[in-house]
Amino acid sequence: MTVTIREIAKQAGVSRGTVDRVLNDRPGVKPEVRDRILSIVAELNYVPNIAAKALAYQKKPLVFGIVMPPQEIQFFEAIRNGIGVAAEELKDLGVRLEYRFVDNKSPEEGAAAIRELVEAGVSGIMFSVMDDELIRASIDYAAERAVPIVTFNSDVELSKRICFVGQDLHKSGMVAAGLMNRVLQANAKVLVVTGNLKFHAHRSRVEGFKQGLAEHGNKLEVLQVIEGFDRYADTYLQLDCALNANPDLGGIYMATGDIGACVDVIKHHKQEGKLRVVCNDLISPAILGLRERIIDFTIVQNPERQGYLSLRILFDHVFAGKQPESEHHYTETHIYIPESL
Amino acid sequence: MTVTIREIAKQAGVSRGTVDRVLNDRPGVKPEVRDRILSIVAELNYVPNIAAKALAYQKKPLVFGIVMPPQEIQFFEAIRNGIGVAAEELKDLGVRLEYRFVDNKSPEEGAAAIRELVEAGVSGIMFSVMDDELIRASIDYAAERAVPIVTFNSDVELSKRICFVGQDLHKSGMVAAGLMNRVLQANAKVLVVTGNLKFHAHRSRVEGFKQGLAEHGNKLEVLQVIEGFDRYADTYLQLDCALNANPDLGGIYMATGDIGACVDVIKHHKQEGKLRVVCNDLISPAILGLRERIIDFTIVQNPERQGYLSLRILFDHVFAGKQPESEHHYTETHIYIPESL
DNA sequence: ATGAAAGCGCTAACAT
DNA sequence: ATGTTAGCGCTTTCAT
Repeated sequence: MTVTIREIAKQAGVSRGTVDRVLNDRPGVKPEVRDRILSIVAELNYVPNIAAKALAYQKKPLVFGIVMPPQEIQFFEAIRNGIGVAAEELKDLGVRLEYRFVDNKSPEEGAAAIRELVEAGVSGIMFSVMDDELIRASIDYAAERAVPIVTFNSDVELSKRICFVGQDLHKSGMVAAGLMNRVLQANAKVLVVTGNLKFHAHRSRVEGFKQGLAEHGNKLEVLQVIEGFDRYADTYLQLDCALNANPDLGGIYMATGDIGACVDVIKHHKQEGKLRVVCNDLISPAILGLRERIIDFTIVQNPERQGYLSLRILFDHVFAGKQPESEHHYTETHIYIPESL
Repeated sequence: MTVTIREIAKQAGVSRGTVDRVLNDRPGVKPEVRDRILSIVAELNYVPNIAAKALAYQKKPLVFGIVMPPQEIQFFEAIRNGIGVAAEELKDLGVRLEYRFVDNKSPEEGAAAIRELVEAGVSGIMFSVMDDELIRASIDYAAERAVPIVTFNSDVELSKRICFVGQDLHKSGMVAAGLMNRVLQANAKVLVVTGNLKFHAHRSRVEGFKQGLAEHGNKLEVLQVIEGFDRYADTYLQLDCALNANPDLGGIYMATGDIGACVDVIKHHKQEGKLRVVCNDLISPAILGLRERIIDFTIVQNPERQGYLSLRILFDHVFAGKQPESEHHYTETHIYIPESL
């Protein structure tokens, strides 16, 4: 049978109120009583009933804070949708959300947002802005006040967040290599475009790609790794130059950066369909490129799921005391071609 | 503010019991009172609180029946996992499951299982066995008794099920064609293997494949559509024969049927890695084939999600009165290569 | 430090 | 036909 607080109380010879205090780490219980109750809880394998808890919370709903870049950033749209799905499921369980949209270039804003939310008494925070010392300090500040934080999409490493939910960048590079290996002949030449190799996140995909090629016996040759700094002009100029220099180019892997620039260069060189192109994410230039048959594949790591899971993990942690299964939760890697859209 | 039954009762000048009767279509309410209450419900945009409902149901938990092929069938493992995830989420909301594993070749067993579950008083049924007249009659029988049925993985067309959750077979054929078009040269020759062209389900993938080729300007030639009848021997013999007859073959699309047979024929002909091979699902022979680099791609339509969504749709229907968004709910189509496993 | 009791929104058994 | 009331399991306030 399901074991309830009432049952625990009876066995321990105390009232339900006391059991509740113990279960929720509230003060005012003699240590020996607390221990006795805890041992009974463990023995009987007590698990709180979510519905009952939720109902009791209706008076004072739990609030979760969400700190992320502004609405305009298209990439985050899918993530927001996923958050919305989870929020819908959790609505009746007494959960409310509090959004803070902050500039993803300025750590100050993000750090301040976290502190504000903690002061405001939120029960947990989802965070995705950037990895920075200031942010790390804020996360630890929250952690000290027992406010759990889940980072999503981009991690803040070495911080006291309970979990990161996002993509496995190295793996997406490996998959890109796998695709290139299947669509290009042996000895074909490829270009890799990334943002800035100083950033760990940007390097990961490139490293994954190279490892993927190596595991296939390095049948393809990487001519050059272009740093486009996520800017259209830099990317365009360098790609243009590289295409001029290598008329026998086989393919381009757009690991990070401006996909529009890549598409435009290919059009300018009238190489539509002649080069194999692999990029990431389902953002509009990628979708257009796929439809125009300029891009062959785009690799996606389920951003909707990232949003959904982050909130769900936070909820399960706060409400059911569940620890995340692992510190890193990677969403599945999927390959899209125009037919699969 | 959240509007509750109490509020409705006050506005209608009746008791909460009466409102509850109306809301749950139970008899014993004067028509005019019922109408008055319903109009207030609509006006105030009343939505029942799931947590409260769930709590009240703890005494007599809702039971959902699940009718599917036996545990041994590997393909269904992922679906069962998905059902498990949903069940876990719904456990505290007062939901229990009642499984009936039946032979997927015999409609009698499936039809009987449905009737038994209805008699036993389940609140909804998930069904996946086969499309048959006997089954259809049982589904309609359940529907008449207000027991909603969701079919999953394989539909029972023209029946009174509230929704089908599964793959879009035509689309998976289209995607297969898209892949072949990307990995093969123009004018390459391909074979298609299916189970039995008499079955609508088996035909769909083949038709999708042909349409996909057509939309690319028919650059590839389909030499033959082999019917393997899902048997190893038939598939092996015909493929073996076709490979002998066509030394210049470019690729094989295993739309339906025994993947192991295909892999073995390729090994026998020492064509590992020389033919491009696309198949479906993440079952063990496909995974092995991918790892051995004999199969290039396998197309998957998220069976885990099929299980999860079927139960969730049923629950939302029964518990929150939600209608499925559409009669067919297709899960996403994904492409796997060994690197993405 | 602990117990008792009210209440979260809904259902269902029992009264009228 | 309709009203009343006792739970469902947990939290929280108010007594003690």
